[in-house]
Amino acid sequence: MQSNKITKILKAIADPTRRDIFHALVIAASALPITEVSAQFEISRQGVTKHLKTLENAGLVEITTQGRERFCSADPKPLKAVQKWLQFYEQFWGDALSNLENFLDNKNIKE
Amino acid sequence: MQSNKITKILKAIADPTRRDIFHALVIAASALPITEVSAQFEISRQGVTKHLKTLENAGLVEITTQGRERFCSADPKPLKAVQKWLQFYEQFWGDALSNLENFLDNKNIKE
DNA sequence: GCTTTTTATTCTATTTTAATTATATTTGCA
DNA sequence: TGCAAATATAATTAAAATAGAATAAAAAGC
Repeated sequence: MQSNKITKILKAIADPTRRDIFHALVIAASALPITEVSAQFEISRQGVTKHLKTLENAGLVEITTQGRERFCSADPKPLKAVQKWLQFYEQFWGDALSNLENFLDNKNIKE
Repeated sequence: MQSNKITKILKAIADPTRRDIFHALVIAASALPITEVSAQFEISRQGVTKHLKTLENAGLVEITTQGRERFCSADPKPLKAVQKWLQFYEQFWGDALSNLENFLDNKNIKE
């Protein structure tokens, strides 16, 4: 996948199962081995592993090996990039016309 | 696509071309016919139309027919759902996490 | 009416994604 | 040593997404 960071992150969280896995890791008290993660889901352990790799590739999950186990923990920080992307469009929520004027004012391209 | 609202929205904005199309419509002064939208992109008009349908299905674009033309305009409001989804995780990239990082950093310095 | 413009529709090919099964590897432990 | 646990890897299947070509249809303008 040769896509940029924000695209990786958005694709990672666009899948409901991956959002569930991510959420389970965020609220977990500690890092969880893959078996323990996959035990919480209907799909196979291999399926969960692939989702974890996608999340890891987006920076949303960290996986560290300890003995024969691989411990997974969530890292929500990359979601800041999504929040930043949203910020631009936030000014257009609400009344369309006045917000467009705000945007044009900010850009100094209006009169 | 038989998925819930937030999944539709995230999938819609997970594609870079669709983000570009959406952005072009947001900053457009008025609604644009499909031909005018597709003129701004390398891909075919059919491709742009499909992306517009995906965006429309997510509620991010409104398309109204007027004569033989179909005018497209952006509606950023559904992005609120994404912001709301992010809000829960915001607390995990705040103080608690950086405190943990500080602790680990200090530990490394002492060793 | 005829032509051009705008768009939809149908069809096809390619790629990506999601998930499973089967097999192999590594590690911990009796 | 030998077995069970945890995981990886490979092969495969099925479905969905992406994109474009060809064709059809509707509306605008002459």
